[in-house]
Amino acid sequence: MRDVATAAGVGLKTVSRVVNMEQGVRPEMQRRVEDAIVSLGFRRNVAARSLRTGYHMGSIGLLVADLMNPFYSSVAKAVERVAARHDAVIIIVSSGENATRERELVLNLLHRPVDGMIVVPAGSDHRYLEPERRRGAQIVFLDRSGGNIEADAVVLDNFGGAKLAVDHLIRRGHKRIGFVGDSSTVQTAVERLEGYKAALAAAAIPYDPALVRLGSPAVELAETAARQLLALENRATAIFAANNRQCVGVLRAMRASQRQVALVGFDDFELSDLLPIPVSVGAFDPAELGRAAAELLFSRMAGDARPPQRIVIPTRLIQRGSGEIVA
Amino acid sequence: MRDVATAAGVGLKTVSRVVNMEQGVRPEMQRRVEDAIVSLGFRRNVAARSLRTGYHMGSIGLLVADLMNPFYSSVAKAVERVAARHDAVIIIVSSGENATRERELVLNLLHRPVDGMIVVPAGSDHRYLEPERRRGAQIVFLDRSGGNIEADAVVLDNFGGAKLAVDHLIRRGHKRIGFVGDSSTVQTAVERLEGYKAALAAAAIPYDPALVRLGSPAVELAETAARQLLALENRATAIFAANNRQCVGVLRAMRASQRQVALVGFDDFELSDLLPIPVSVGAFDPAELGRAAAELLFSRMAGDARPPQRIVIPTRLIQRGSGEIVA
DNA sequence: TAACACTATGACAACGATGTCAGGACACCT
DNA sequence: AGGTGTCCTGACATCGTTGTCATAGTGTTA
Repeated sequence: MRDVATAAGVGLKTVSRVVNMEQGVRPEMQRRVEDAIVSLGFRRNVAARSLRTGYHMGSIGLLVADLMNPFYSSVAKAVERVAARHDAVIIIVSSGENATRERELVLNLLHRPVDGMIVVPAGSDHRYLEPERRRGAQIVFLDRSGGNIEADAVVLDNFGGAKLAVDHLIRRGHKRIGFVGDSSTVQTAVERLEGYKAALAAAAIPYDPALVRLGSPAVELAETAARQLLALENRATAIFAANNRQCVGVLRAMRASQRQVALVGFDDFELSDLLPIPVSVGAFDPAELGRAAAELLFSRMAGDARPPQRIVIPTRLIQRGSGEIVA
Repeated sequence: MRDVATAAGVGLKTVSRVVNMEQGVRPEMQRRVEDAIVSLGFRRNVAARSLRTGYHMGSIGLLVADLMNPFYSSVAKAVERVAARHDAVIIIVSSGENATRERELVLNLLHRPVDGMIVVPAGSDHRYLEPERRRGAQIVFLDRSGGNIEADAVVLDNFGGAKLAVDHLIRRGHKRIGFVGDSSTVQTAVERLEGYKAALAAAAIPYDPALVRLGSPAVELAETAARQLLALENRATAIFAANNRQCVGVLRAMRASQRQVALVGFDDFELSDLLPIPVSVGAFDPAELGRAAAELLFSRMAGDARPPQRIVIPTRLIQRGSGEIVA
């Protein structure tokens, strides 16, 4: 900027004014400065600017569990779209469901600084964010709410969606319904399990822990879990897979063990309708989740001081026929 | 940091020394400073630091075409993994294949600043990067090489992979082979088309432009294109889909039009093996692409001054049977 | 013409950190 | 004791930008 000022033969501040489109610069000055900017290829340094203005980096942080899960890709894309409308970029990091890494990364981003953060919690205790929030950090939780903290969260109707899905299986006559889900440290897994239990209870089907396999975050682990369910003596005739990774794992297990059972997933996935037996799912719009979180975050950053919001994205059932396979 | 210094009763510089683990600080001083840091919850401001040190933000930019394409998700994940090893985070933006937006975003990131950039080019002229590079910006192109610029690039063997795929179809007796690909402004699409042509030529099969449908970047467009190929009077008995989006589009077209033709894709995708007719593909490891680009970038940032490198990731054929359907 | 209002401009400090450098404390040597 | 070297420490300038404020210049009014 100093170079531009010299080249244009004006003061530093005048260049700053032109760059920031402040008013009160004579057209001729403006033209001289603009020419110098173009010929020197000058661009304002965002870091230095933010240092002076008290943090407005035009960047927001996004912490997800796993970038490659299409659920998070959709979320990221939606968040990016909202951010772009506000001339901001997103810094994406992934926790791998590790609470320590979550904390490390969130604090790292907050102190870069970023203007705000959207966080998919990996841990269950977010008291470490209180000091940050007192200093003005804006944080919106996504998919799961934060632990021990009153903060904005945009979540799914996990209970309702899971209940819908399991109800569907029960209506088709299934009584031995397996559950393959994330570890019980993951809030959404717990809520989906509750939905599963509620559906069973409503139909007076006893809850059998042998049919429940938690702790399968990845496709391979879910496949193993599903194979076990399919190999049980009194085996499952249907399986509810609590997220898209687990659903793929169950599909692989069915192929590997040559046993078709009814399958309903949670979170739709590409090609689910083109499979030999199309998969029914408890569905929702992941982009809407990301969009809502981003809108809320930008609204907070613009000064919205309402009490913490909890936005619930609805889920619905997409019937494709896989629930109709009977034992 | 000033607050920490006051709280610990030491000078500003001593705090800086402790934070940066410089040597030559008495243990007692160190403890006092560390206590103050903990009790105040201090964290160094990355932006301010970078201002002084001449840019070391611990962040690299990644520009892709579309975050939701699993190809780019894999790349992003691999890049993130390498970055994490270097204590860096990645700022991800997407161009939507728009050259103007590419330029705007790349310059925006370079001036935040970021320490380096990995760019999937949308445009074909990258002379605008020359001034940036003279100022020390490190840029590695990914998937496609930059235009009018001598720079590092990590690309696929598009020609070879496409030829393998089409050869496979030809060996199964196909002579009317459709091509569904990106617009001819996309370098990879052109190279894959060349591979397609070369395979035809090697088998003395005449090239029929009516079988070639370019300009289908998204699933829906590819589906439309494929439906046209399937509806031709002298219709295609096989289709080569030049990327994973287009392959899914062709699958949808086949389902919608109830016509099975042999299909080979380029870039493997999840569930490709679980479809009613498993899809053969020209495959490669997208993570390897991202990893190689990131490693090269970090090596450049560390001072590697070799002449511009061009790294080619090999492709291979995964036969799953879809190529065996005969007209 | 003097007084005043208003506009355009630039000098300067400051944001939070680090590089440079001078100087104080201490040990060791002659 | 005086000189020398080593080790720690903090004052200060600085990175690129913007906020504050003083000042010069212009036009308007009495």
